[in-house]
Amino acid sequence: MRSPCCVNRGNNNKGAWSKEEDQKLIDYIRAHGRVCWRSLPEAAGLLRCGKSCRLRWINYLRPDVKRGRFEEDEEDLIIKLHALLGNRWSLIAGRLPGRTDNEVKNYWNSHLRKKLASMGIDPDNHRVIHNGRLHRSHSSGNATRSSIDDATNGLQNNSKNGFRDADDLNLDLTISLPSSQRTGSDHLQNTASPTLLLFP
DNA sequence: AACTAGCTCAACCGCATTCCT
DNA sequence: TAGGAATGCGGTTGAGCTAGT
Repeated sequence: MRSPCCVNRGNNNKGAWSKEEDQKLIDYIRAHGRVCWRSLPEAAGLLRCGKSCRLRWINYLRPDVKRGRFEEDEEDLIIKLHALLGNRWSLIAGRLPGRTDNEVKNYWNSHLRKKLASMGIDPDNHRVIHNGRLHRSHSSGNATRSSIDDATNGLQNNSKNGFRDADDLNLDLTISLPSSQRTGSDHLQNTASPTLLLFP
């Protein structure tokens, strides 16, 4: 098997980041840009592994990261995108400017799962439960580009109405490109606007 | 005031994927 | 083309906070 990406040197810090560590990371990235995460800690004078630095930067230190509670329209969008994409948090976060995958994932697990459950919707598969019967509202994990755009556009339209039952989206859900047909530049998980096949 | 249970979210871990030689 | 290195992703953990008793 592969060796772990971060060799534990024995003196690596773990746990919460201090202000000094944050500042070192910010200063280094401002001065040098995002270079090699693996070599960054040593170059920046941090006793952290590269993965830890990357996570800290992406989730909390990036200048464009949006902090604070989720708006109602953001909640609505997350629910719709989760119904379309499943637990592909980075893809979902890519549709929410300034939000990170970790933040969306945490918010889903701590708030939205309960919210859906209280509405009689299974948060895992987005099926609506009526009189003990399950009704599929979305095909979790399968999505068209237009479906995702529909959900994203709803950000402007639905905030007044709150969450609507997913059934009324009337979406046509179909599988995306297989991974073997993807290239590095259009890799589904790395783009805010994923490339997906449309099946009319 | 002290204790406990539940909740939130920052951070870690292991695996998958992509990149590079 | 193969294999190792680097990066990214999603699941999980646990420390700290808050509400309830």
